[in-house]
Amino acid sequence: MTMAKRDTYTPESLLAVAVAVFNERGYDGTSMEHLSRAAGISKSSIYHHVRSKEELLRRAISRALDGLFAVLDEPGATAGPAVDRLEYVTRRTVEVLISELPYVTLLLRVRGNTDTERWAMERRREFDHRVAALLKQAAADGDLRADVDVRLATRLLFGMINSVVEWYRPQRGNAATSEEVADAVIRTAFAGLRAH
Amino acid sequence: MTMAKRDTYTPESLLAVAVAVFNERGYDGTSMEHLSRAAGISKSSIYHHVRSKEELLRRAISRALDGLFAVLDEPGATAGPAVDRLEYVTRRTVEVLISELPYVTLLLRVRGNTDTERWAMERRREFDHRVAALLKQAAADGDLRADVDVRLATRLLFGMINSVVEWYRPQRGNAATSEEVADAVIRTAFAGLRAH
DNA sequence: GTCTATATTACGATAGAC
DNA sequence: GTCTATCGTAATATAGAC
Repeated sequence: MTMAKRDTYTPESLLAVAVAVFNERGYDGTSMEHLSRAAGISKSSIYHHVRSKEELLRRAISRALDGLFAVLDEPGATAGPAVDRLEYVTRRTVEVLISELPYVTLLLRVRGNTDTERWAMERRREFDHRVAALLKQAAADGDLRADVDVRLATRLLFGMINSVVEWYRPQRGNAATSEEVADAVIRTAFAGLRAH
Repeated sequence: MTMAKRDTYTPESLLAVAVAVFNERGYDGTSMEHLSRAAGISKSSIYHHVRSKEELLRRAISRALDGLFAVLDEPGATAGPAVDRLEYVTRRTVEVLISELPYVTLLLRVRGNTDTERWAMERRREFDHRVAALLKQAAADGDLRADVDVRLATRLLFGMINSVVEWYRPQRGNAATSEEVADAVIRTAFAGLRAH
């Protein structure tokens, strides 16, 4: 144990509180008053730590994007047959979704109303395109079924992966671990729900 | 051709405009000023047609829920082996998602900030539970793979289905039809992406 | 059915004391 | 680092003329 009491906020710890409220009420549905109540300090005190409400959004989204893009540089994502790299990226993306859950949740919900949000959407599209390229190569290798369009398949794969932020909740008694969820996603997406 | 000129708004036609803006900017990110500009009439004129901003949300969500629940009463959803009924409901849900795209999109994005939104979330959960029961029965029949938890499988199936509202856009040149998308969802979800 | 004008409240952000 | 007080703006909604 350390002697640290942590009664005061750092930009980091305040961000965690803010992101939780953003995810519960939506970014636009959250006022600085809501944040101040959740953090237990006054509105103006928040401005001591961050410049604006939008800065909180930008920091959160940055963190989410850093986590996701890092996956694409891992060895498992850069070497081997495309279909194996695709499975690897799928697994690791699910794991990052879960380890950075609140931040990625926020990223996946931005609507593009501000510069920050449009920047987030653009970088997200970039990530999607990188994964789409893997699907395209895997299809060219004959490793993906031929009767589903590759672009459609990409959408559906991301639909399944990204849905994790809509329902995964940590620390519930019997909640699945990050690995179990990743396993289930990979089995379902690549082998299907139906019994052999 | 009819003689109807339709220069004035009905609650219906105004709703269509409003829902489009809600989906683009988010409900909380949309002001009555935004709506008035999109509709080409003044803010106060909107209040001639509807009582409040929230009434527009309620009407839209109602329409989405009606479409979804109707699927569960169709013959294909009420007779036969559970796995077949599940496939049928999956197909029809995708079709309703597409035929009522803007309304269902709005439904799937509510966060629970108002009574209307909480009611929407509750009814949506009800729909999910009805479909989850089909998965449970299909699993008991041995028609679904045994190595993925049924609750997890339900989440992933809905993740894939619901993601349609995030990317499907009608009338783009080579856009897939409703049936093609439903086919792809069923193939991917039940048989998997991987080549035989 | 639509408008202009306005009431009233809520919002993001700042000033300045302690 | 936190507070109270407040500024300026933008929000939902209403009043009442045409």
